[in-house]
Parts: sequence; C-alpha cells; structure tokens
Amino acid sequence: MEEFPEIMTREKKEEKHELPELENVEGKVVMRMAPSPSGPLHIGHSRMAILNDEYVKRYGGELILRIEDTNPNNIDPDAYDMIPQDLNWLGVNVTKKVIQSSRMDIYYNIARDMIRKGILYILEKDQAIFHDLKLKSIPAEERSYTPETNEEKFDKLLSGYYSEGEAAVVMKTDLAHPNPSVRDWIAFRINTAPHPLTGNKYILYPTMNFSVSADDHLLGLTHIIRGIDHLVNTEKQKYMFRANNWKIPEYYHYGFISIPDTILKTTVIKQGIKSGKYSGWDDIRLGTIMALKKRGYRPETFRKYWINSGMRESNATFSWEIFNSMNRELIDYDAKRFFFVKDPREVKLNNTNKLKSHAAIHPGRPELGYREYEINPKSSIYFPSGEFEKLKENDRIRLKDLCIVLKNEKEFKYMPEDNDKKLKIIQWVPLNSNDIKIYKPDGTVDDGKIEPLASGKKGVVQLERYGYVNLSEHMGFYLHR
RNA sequence: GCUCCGAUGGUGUAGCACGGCCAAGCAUUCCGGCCUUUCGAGCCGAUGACUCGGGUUCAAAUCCCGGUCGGAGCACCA
Repeated sequence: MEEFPEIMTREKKEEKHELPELENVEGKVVMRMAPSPSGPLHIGHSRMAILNDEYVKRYGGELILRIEDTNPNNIDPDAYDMIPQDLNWLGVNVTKKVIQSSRMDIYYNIARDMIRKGILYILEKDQAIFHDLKLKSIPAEERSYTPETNEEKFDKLLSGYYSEGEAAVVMKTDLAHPNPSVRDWIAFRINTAPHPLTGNKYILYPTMNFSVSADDHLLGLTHIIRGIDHLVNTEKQKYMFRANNWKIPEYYHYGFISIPDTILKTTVIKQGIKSGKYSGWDDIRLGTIMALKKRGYRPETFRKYWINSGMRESNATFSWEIFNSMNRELIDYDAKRFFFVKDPREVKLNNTNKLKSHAAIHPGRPELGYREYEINPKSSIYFPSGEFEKLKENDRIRLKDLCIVLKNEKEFKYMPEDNDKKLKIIQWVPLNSNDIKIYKPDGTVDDGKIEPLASGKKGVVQLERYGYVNLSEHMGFYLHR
C-alpha cells in the first residue's frame, strides 16, 4: 500500500451509530423501565424503553417492566394493559413485570427494618413546618426519637390512626446537604384515595424515592438509564443504598428532548378525549405510540432514532425530519405507488383517440408491474384543482404516465408526445376513481379521489407527489412526505 | 434565589476519561447538477460547527479558571 497512498486516503469510513459500552458490566445486566400508569406510552417514553432494551439485548440479562403506581391519584387503569402493548409493538423484550402496588408489604417490611436500625423516623408535623426546618438545616425533634417509639408510631400509621398530612415516614440523610430537598426526604405518606388495583386496602404509600430504591435493590438492578429529571432523585436514592449497605447500581441520565409540534401531555390528551376533541389515545394528531403506529411508522424507526441519539446529558430537539427520513428508508421498498387527486376538478380532454396510461407500481421494482387505465376519446379526468388554478393559459404540462396537454380555458387540449424534459408533471385520476379522505396530523383533512387500482388496499403506500399514507378502507392517515 | 447539569454546522450526533492522526467524521435538511414521466429512490457537488475570554503546553474541541447562555431540581408526584 505504500505505492498507492492516494487510494488509502480516499477510503471512506463507514460510521454506524452505536451506543457506548456500559461501565462495570459483569456478565449479564439487569435493567428496568419504570413508567407510571397514567396513560399509554408516547414517543418520549420510547427512548427509555429502547435504550434499556438495546443494552439488555447486547449483554444479555433481564429487562424488568416496573409499573410505579404508588400514587393512587395519578392512575389510569387502562394503562396497565396499554403500556405492555406499546412496548410489545416497539419490539422491547420485557422479561419480567412488576407492579409496585402489589408489593406494599415488602416496602413495609423494609421500612420496619430501617426504623429499627434508626434510619427512618416518624414525623408528626405539618408539611410546611417540616419544609421550613429543612431549609434551615434544623432537625425535627422526632429525628432523635428511639427506634421503639418510631416503630410504635409506624404501627399507628398503618392502622389508620393518623389522617392525611398528619404524619409521614422520613428518611434520614444529611441535614447539611446543599440541596434542601435531599435533606431528610419523605419515605411514606398517607393517601386515602382508593387505588384502582388495591382499593382501600392501603393508606400508607411509599414515595417514589423509597419504593424505587427498595425495588432497584431487591430486583438486582445493575444499570439504570433514565432522564436527567431524576438526577436529584438518584442522589436521594443513593442515601438509602448506603444506609442499608446495598450495592449501588450504575446510573446514566440522558438529556431532555423537546419534541416539537407534538401533543404528549397525558392530562391534555385525557381531557381532549373526554371532551370529544380527540377520537382516542390513537388520534393521529397525538404523539402517542398508538397514534404513530396508526400513521404507519415502523417500530424499527424508533429504535434507530434513539440509538442514534445516544445518552448524552445535554438537552436536544427531536427532529421529525431525521425520524421521517429513517422511516422512509424502511417503508419505501414496500410502498406501492398510486395517484391521489386532492380537491378533484373534472377537466375535459379533447383527445380524438383512446389513451392508455402506463405507470409503474414501484419505479424501483418493475417486476411488480404497471397501473394501466384507458381514457376514451373526448372524455375527462380528475385533476387537482389547486394545480389547475396555478396554470396559465396555454401552459403545457404532462399528465403523469398519460400524455402532454395544454391548458385551454376550462379544458385540456391533447398534445402530441415530444421530448421536452422540462415539462411540469402532475398526477391525475380517471373518472371511475374512488372518494377518499386523508387525515393529517395537523388536524386537517384532504378530500379527494384515489385511482381505482388502490381500492381495497391497506397499509402504507406512496401517493405520488403527495406523500406516504397509511390506507385503511375509505380513508388514509398521512404519514410523511 | 439556592443546588446540580450541560454547551460541536439549520437539526441530530462522533470525537472529549488517555491533548497531537481533527485545518473536525457521519446522518438529515437546504442549495446546485445528473438520472428519473413523483416533490420518492439513486448518484455527484457545494455551503455550513468546536459558546466566549483567559491560562497550562512545542501542541487544546479535548486539561484548568472565569463569564455567557440553556436546562433540571428545590413536593408527604413519578
């Protein structure tokens, strides 16, 4: 190779995006996804699901789906089913499912043990007062009570002696910690709202920081990937690991991603469904996994996109452009081509001979054959009215795969074939085409006609010069250009 | 305000732990051209970035200090 150095410099390095290796992997990994069951998953959630899934697939091990339902006020019972369905569609391989509300006794036992060790204490103070003490780094008097006293009060807590807000279980951390919220955080609180799964059986619920730490340890998590919104929680949870002498997992936090022009907020969606604004969780105006699936996105696109995004801690903007491009690459091979005419206008053609159209079903795959229609002499076609209005008198255009025409007042004049390469090419459909409505993610609907050969077709097709559309019955859902 | 985190072209990322092979790679978009009877696919070309200021060093995107900007947290939510 010394003789041909210039050849070497031309070599292109093919770069594929891969996730970085995890630290301290000893054999297999145990990872988890921990959504709260407030609704189905949306595109933002798919990141944590896929990142975790990718690593478990790489190293082998377990991927736990842990549903965090320790706050009865924020639960949609349907989510218990919708979340696993969304994950399944995304190709995420959950090996174990855990529901926190069914583990209450486990949390109580750990709490009792920690009370005996003097790590937890029972607070009988108002939230505001406690908050104020923490701000000033002043210990509450209960902090120094004996384990016996605390255990007694813990039993009272369980038995319903206290009502909401009167008492709570507190985790001792470090009152000198620079971040007040890390100082002595609340581990259990009373909530008397009925739980969708357990009803009124429990009134003392662990807070997320307690149940998460307990479960991450008990389930043997080795590596945890989650958003930077949990950075402070990680710090809080490490106190619990250290206090119990548990092995601390490796933590990774990825940055926030803002997803433009997309409706994701569960509360907003729920309200919209209730008021009739949205047809359901899969309304294509939404950013839920269900809606994206309905539009025709492929699960592999999500995977590719999130692998490409990596795990940086810096915030970023989601790029529909790149996402769509990745999806296009996946669907194009199987997307048959058809003509769609939006806002059709019947335009007369003054041809004297019968015309035959000849359009490829897929220009890259001639073996699939052609779409052919016959246009009788002095007949008409449907043409997009928007395009028609843009034409000037005597403009020549090509009706795609049919013939050249010239605009003459309200009609098209048939023109003989020539080799003019610069002609504008516009699609059309024959008169026996079917009506179709195409729903778009921005909430608008395009009414039009789709060529006869597309009738009954389902799945993603490409409507030439219009975009990719997921067809179903007499409607279509717009995917992307 | 306090605590913590981050900053590479329009967008997304690679590189940064071990400074030199980075006058910065890849993808996407935009712009030009070729091909094509799609605004799809393919091909070619072009534009475009290390937040700023200091310091260390023969050498800094990479290390140190400071500023600016952005974000998160500051709940008996998750």
